[in-house]
Amino acid sequence: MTTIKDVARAAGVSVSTVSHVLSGRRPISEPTRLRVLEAIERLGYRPNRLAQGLVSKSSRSLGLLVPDLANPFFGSMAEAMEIAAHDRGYSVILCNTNLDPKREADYLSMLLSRQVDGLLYFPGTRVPNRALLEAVAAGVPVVVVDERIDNLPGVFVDNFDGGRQLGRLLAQLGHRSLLFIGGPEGLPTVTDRLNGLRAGLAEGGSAPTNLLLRFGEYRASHGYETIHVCAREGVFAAVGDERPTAVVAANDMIALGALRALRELQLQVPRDCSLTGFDGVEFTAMITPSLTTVQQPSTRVATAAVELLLQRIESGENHRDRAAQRQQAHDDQAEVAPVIPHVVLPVTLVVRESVAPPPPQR
Amino acid sequence: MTTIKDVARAAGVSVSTVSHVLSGRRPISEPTRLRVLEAIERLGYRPNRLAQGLVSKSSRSLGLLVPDLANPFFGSMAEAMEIAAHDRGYSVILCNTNLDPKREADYLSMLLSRQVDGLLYFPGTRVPNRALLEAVAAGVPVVVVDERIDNLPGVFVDNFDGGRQLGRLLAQLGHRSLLFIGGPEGLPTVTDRLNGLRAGLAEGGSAPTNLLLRFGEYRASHGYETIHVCAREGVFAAVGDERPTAVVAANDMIALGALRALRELQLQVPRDCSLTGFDGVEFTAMITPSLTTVQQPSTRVATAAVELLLQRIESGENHRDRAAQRQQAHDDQAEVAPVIPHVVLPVTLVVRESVAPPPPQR
DNA sequence: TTGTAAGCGTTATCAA
DNA sequence: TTGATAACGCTTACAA
Repeated sequence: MTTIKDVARAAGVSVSTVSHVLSGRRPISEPTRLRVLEAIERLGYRPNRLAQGLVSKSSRSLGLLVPDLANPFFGSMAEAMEIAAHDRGYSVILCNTNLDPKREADYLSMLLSRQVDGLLYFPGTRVPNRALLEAVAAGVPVVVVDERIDNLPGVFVDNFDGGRQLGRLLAQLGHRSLLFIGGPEGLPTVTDRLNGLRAGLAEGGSAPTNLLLRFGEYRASHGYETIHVCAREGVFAAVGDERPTAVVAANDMIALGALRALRELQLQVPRDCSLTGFDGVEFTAMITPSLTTVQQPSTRVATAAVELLLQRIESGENHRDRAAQRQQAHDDQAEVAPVIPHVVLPVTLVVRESVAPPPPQR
Repeated sequence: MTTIKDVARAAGVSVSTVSHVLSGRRPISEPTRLRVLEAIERLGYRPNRLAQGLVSKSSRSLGLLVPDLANPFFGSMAEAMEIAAHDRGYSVILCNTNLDPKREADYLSMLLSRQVDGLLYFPGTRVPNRALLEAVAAGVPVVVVDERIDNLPGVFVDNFDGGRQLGRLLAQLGHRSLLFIGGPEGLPTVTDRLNGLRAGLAEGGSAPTNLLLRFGEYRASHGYETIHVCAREGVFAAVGDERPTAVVAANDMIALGALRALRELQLQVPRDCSLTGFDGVEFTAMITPSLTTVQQPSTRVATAAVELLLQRIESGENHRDRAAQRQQAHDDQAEVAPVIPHVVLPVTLVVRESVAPPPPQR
């Protein structure tokens, strides 16, 4: 490996000169500059970022904790975040938490060891992970993405509004009996979407006579199995207001699984039963019937998250003497309640083939 | 940040003792060990991996270059690789190449700067990237995944066989006129699948009278647009052997887009036209009609790739004095042609609803 | 405009 | 069984 020393020797200058040519932090005479540049080029020199990080106390890297990359929603998000980070000169260390708090803790510790400058965190589980809170306490800037965690900065969409728009649409179509297939019970996204749904149904003029709730994982298999379980329980055999005429899935993957199961039950969507998703991933436009869903501006969410994180990193908001700073602010009587920024982005209802008025009652 | 020095001071020992307690590289008396451990615990000490990397000359990290994380095929692969790497103590730096050789070069240079121990590389473009070859020449171990590149170690599936199985199936069903919607022209996966298809068709008893070829990106939009373009060109209006009765898409995403377009053209799959994909991602089982496809053992591919890479890394196969070693081997008369390992994994044909015999000729 | 040298947090070599 | 101390490759005072 060729080091800065080799370059210095080859160019007949000192290492600090080489360093300064590279960083531009002090003026260098043109001839020297050229000689150094030539040597760098000739030797194929590349600064060692471990060494740079050691002295600068910044690795210029971010930890990305994501629950499930096989879900294209997370895939697109991860992609957009990595690109945004790269544009700003940061690298991304990928961590697949798989909804497992132990794995999360493990990753967090590794990321701190690696001196990441910040954390992009997709919570998969309900409670903010203990290890995450420790990391925050240790002064590592964190931005929570997708879910809302009250005491941490975050970027997410207006899930309530998305639910509400779905609710209004379904109510206006005349649906009074619904099955809501949620993600993990208690997750803010799930709760907000559900509460929005309720509000929207009311606004749309129909207090639902029947709103069945199921919770589980944010996965196709959960949608699929829930429908079959419900069918076994006779939910779809009921008559009148008991029988759900619309299935509201808490995300697109669940909807995809539900769609399959409904079809296996010979229930045609939307003729016999309407179906909606949430997220607006690409395949929703492609499948048959195309899926009515709530579109998230994923790229904007992703870039906003990276922006927010870098802003916090570069403002030194993070610094280990943060506690000290806060103390000082206190002494100055200048203490303000620390503002926890929550960036909430708007969603768009996308009405497609999968919804229709309920079938005439039997 | 608490450093090894702080721990040493707190425990009343030298830094080298602390280091050795942690590494276990030399015997430590039980009392000292406990005192050190206690200090570590109490101070919340975490070794700085940048510093460790600087001296050990290994960052224990891998670069992962992937073209398109929004494609769940790559998402699952990335996930499985990251998990395998993590299990072995390596971190993964995520790089989204987006099929752009410039981006690739950029990432490669960054990864070398970061002293990654190896590279997991999904080629998106035809020619092995110049920058990649330079990295290889610089002595960084690389494993190419998914595509086959002759002079580089790789892990991929038997694409020819997958194509062949599809060909046999379609031939046996009686299809003689096909439309093949490929990925990028010239990519090994595309070529191999196509050649396999041809072989399979022949074996299945029908030399195709008509095999239309289209190439483009490995994306849903490409499948979608190709079908519409073909329709505008009258391809589906032709009669007799001219009209394709089956569409073979080079991957599942293309098939998904094609399915949508066929439906918009009022061509029902499989009644009017059969359709097949490749990869076997999750959604292929869920959509309507469910997609006949070739299933890749993605997790196995991913873990095999990581295994192979780590094996090469840890065998020192990579070492910068590789050239020197090779020279030495030469002197010893022991030179063997360097074996470039290619791990080829089997695929499975999954026959689902999207294929049927061709419609009776009009 | 340039060079010298201290120091970043580790590991590893040598002594004791 | 332990401790000094010299690297590792870089940045950055401080000097010249």
